[in-house]
Amino acid sequence: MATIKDVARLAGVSVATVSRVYNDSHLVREDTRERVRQVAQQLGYSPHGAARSLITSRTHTIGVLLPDLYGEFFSEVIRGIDLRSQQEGFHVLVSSARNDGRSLESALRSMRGRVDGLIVMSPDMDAGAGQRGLPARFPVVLLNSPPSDSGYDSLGVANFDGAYAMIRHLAGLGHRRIAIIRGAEQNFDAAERLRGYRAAVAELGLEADAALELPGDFSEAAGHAAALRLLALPRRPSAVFASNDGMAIGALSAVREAGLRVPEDLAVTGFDDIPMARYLDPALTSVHVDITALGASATDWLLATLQGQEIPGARREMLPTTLIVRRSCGAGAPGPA
Amino acid sequence: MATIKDVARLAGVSVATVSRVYNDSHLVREDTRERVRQVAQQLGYSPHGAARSLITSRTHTIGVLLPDLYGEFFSEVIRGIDLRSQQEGFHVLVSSARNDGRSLESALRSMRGRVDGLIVMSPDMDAGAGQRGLPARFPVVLLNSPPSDSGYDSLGVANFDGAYAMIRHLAGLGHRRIAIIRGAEQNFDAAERLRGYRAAVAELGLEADAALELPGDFSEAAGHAAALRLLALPRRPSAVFASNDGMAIGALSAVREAGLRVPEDLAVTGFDDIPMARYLDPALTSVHVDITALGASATDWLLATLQGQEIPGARREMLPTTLIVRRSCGAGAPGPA
DNA sequence: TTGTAAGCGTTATCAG
DNA sequence: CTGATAACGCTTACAA
Repeated sequence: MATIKDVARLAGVSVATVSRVYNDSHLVREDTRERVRQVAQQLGYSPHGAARSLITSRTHTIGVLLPDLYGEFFSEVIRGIDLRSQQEGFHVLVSSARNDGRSLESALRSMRGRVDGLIVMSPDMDAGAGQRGLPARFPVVLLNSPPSDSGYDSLGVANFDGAYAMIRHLAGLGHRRIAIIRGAEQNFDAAERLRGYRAAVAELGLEADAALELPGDFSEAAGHAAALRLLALPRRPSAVFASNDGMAIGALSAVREAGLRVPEDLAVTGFDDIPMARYLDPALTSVHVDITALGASATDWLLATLQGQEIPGARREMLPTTLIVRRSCGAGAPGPA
Repeated sequence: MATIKDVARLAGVSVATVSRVYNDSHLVREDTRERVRQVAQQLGYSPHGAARSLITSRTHTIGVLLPDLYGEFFSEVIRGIDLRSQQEGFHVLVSSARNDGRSLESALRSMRGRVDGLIVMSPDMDAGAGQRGLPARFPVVLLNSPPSDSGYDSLGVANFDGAYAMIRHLAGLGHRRIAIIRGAEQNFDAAERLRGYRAAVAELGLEADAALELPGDFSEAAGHAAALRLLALPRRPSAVFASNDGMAIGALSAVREAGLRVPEDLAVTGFDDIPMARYLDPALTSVHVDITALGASATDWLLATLQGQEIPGARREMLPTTLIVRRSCGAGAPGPA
């Protein structure tokens, strides 16, 4: 692989000049620049990233730490991050890591000298421990994380509001007995959605009943199992709010198997509004979340910090959601919206 | 940030010794090693990746180039890559890039000195151009790519076989007039699935009719539109094979809207077997593909090449698929399998 | 077993 | 405008 020296020699200039050409300094005569470019092209030269970042102490790379590289949510977030990073000429180094202190710390150590900043997604309630592994005053943006005193910027989804809006909508349709299928126990998003559900139930005077809060883990299988339990209840609810669309899909299939109809016998709604939600039978009422935008915003924040435009001030922001009404709640238009 | 010098000074040894500790050379006395580790810990030191790779000329990072960071397929592939990489102590640098020569080349240039090898997913039929941008004798594994004379290892899915098996299965159920919803025009996987369909139709003596080959692009919307066109045909087919599950889902919803039943009026099948396929109504018959394994295998190949265990010899391998029979084709068990 | 010192490929700081 | 040359943080002969 050709180095800057090879180019310099062949172009009859010093390495400094070649370097200047690549950092488009104005201090290079046009014909010199042209000659260098030509030689570089011919040699297939391009600057060595590691060498560059060694001296500049900037890698032009952002690290992304995720709890697990699984599912549509993750993929959309990464997409948003990649899109924005690429626009700004940054690379993306991804890594999954359980969120306990140790593995987070080791992931971080191995990233030292490789990234300029970090986007850390730590949806676990007890992730505070993990965050302590982070080096002090290292640029970090937290994603979907519980509030902490870490002093880091934090970005998430307005889970509480979204869930609240959904329950209010169902109440508006006349439902008084509404169940929820919860997300993973330790998951912060899930906890917020549950909180939104409970707040709505309390404030709107709906039936509060512990039997209506079923455990789940965001998987289709969990939604299926939970719905079966609901249908077996002595006093069956008239509606169920699944904490994500995957579980809602599982619930839909369970209701069908039981020979009952959605929404007539049981209204079913979800959260996330994944692309196929509108193609389900019946089309799924859900809370829309713009996940790509979440990733893009996190990237914006991080890059702004890196470029010194922003003082990282433990900002905390929740991306708003939108209620998407379709047939599964009993109020939507018939065809795919 | 502490450097190797700081550690050396505080531990009263030379930088060489510290270095040796971190490369677990046997040439360090146990108590010296211990002292160094302690000081390093105390200083929060960890080796600077860029500096290290500058001298060793190994980055312990693999680059992943994808056409677009979109959808479940991508996320599963990355997952497989990340899992295996992490086991071997490698990092993953991802980047999306259109597959034309220029953007692939620029993505590559900017990765020079940052990655030891590359996994390139270039499903476009005319991606040959792009591959030319790759530096000679750079370790590369191609994913889901059309055959080429690039000399690179290439890994993909047995699309032809999967599609063939599906059509044969439908024929076995008595269908003689079977339609296909095609994937994106330029997509190699889509082309192979189409080829499998055509081969089966020809060899099994099914009705061959250009009107039964509908265009699509892997989206739910495309499947929906294609199914509507099929239903409007003067001579309607009795079954339709969608080139992926997303389009199958769109097709299911279109059939329902038309007031018809699956599989009685039209059998519908897909390809990929995404997790929720079994929860659809009716549960979707599909061709199962282990995408995570695909990513993991690609990583294995690449790492083997990097570690000099394998001579990259333009191997070409197609991961086998499995036919998953459920209700939507008219032959499966009633409940979720 | 440890230390010294020469790079790795860049950029930055000076002189010219 | 251009060229020497000293870093950047680390690994690795070669010496001791």
